[in-house]
Amino acid sequence: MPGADNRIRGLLRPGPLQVRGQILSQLNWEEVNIFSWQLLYNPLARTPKPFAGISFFAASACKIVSVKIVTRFAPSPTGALHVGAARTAIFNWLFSASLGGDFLLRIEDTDRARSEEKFERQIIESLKWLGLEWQGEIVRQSERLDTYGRLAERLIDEDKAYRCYVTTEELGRRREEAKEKGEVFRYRREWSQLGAAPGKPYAVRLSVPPGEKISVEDLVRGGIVFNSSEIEDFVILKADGFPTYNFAAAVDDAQMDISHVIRGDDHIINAPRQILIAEALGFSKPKLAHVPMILGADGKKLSKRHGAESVTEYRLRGYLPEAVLNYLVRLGWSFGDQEIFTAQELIEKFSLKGIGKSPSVFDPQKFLWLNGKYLRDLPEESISEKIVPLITQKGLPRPSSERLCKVVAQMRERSETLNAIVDQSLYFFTDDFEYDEKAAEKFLVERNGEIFTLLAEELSNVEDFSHDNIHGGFERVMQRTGLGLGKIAQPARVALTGSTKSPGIFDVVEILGRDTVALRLARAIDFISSRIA
RNA sequence: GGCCCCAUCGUCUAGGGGUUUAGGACGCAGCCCUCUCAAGGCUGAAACACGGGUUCGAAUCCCGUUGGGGCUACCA
Repeated sequence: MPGADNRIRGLLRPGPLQVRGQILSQLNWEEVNIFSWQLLYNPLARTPKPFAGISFFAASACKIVSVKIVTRFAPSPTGALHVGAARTAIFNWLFSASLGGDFLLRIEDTDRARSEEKFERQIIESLKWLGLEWQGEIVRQSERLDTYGRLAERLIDEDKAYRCYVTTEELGRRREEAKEKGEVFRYRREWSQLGAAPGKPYAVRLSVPPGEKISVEDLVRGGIVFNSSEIEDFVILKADGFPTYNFAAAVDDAQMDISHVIRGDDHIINAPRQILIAEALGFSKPKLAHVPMILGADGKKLSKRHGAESVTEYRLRGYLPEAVLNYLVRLGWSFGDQEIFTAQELIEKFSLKGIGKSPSVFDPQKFLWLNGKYLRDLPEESISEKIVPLITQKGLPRPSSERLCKVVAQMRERSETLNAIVDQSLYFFTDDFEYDEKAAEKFLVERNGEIFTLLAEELSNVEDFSHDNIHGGFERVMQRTGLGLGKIAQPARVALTGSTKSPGIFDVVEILGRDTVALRLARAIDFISSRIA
């Protein structure tokens, strides 16, 4: 979008800056200039104090000058959506959403050997689950082969590209040789006729003029300059007629009117190649922002090819989409000291300025904590809803929603994931549970048999089976035995839940209900006598 | 090897020449609460990679060193 800055500058003048009828600031000339510059989304420009809410300002100003922001997420369907890719999707989505632009989805399925439709479905499912909505139709590169072929032909006609007949085996050999000699092998045009023969399959390579400076204006890291001599005549169209990544990406970004590309650092090396392609074609070039990568605990790139974890996997483990979104966006991006953001807040507060330059290590512990935090904030009903399928999956009957809500109210404070809630509360949904071995050994002992008998008796006398009345029942057992609550509650806990860990004992008793409690106390008494015998 | 990127507590990060005895969060430790486990509250330990500059003054700017990472495909 050439000239956008001038258009903005033309429309922004010193004086009151009004947005939605509100005077937000009095601009002087210096501010107008800084502001105009910032509207080009250069996060390196410092935000002057009055412009704390830059993305809000920028969004408004974008509307004024109708600069269309278009971002895209362009995964290759060669695996599930892994967290690193998900994060770049989130950044792109937020960037366009914060500026009132469009966010598009493009499937880069040009690797015929590795692309699979099921992965595409899985990626789409994950994006929807995260709440990342895209605009318009999904673009599939495999459906645009004609376009790439035509454009490659055009470049050949214009002598900006040429056919290469050398086989990959031959190239591999040459690279080996060069390496052994400590040299760097770069394919150059003079080899283009090697092995040429009519009808023989060929790839198309771009002629890269050596000795030229290619500068990349990166919105996160600033200017990076490459020397074209370091770039070989790379392939743009493979022998099978499919485009290479760089060619397809450069062509599509231009034809889809992508204004900003936010992607992983590992693509920084591709930037000069895509610029070369766009220039050869006379196409527009999107603004680039390379975000640092996500590393594993070992400091190595977190990648799906290294078996990294996918969004799907986290969903299956009982993570909430809000938490995944929040955790991933905070990995490499920050807004002061704030840790928790709603999606709406992110849209308001996101800007490229907050993206750091150094790679981030994925921390499963903090992720888990954040998920727990979200779990505690969610209404009980909506957690219950999400949990029902997890319960029925275990072959248990669907519990009443009243009981489920009570269980959730108790368990969400002690669990970090949906799955953990279910796993730790099975005794609420089935009588078929084992006593924890150590717990039974310590608490299901002879002297406690009497306590259980008394407790059963007192609880059977409780009329309204509610928390406070149950408490009263326990009090009476305490009086009759002269024991403290701990001496009674803990054995009872084991009898009722099989474990030494549970919500408060009165809550457990209330939720289980009169009959179940009686049953389980009797079972514990039986267990004790069978043990003694 | 070549090219490129990066460098604040173990981890995510704030900070962008003086406001800093470097702030917050996870994790860790202790205390409080307490029928267990959690949750919650409070307290604590914990970092500017190193060396040179520039400057009255450097975590902050510059250079170098070291360390880490990425790319180096007819993968994306």
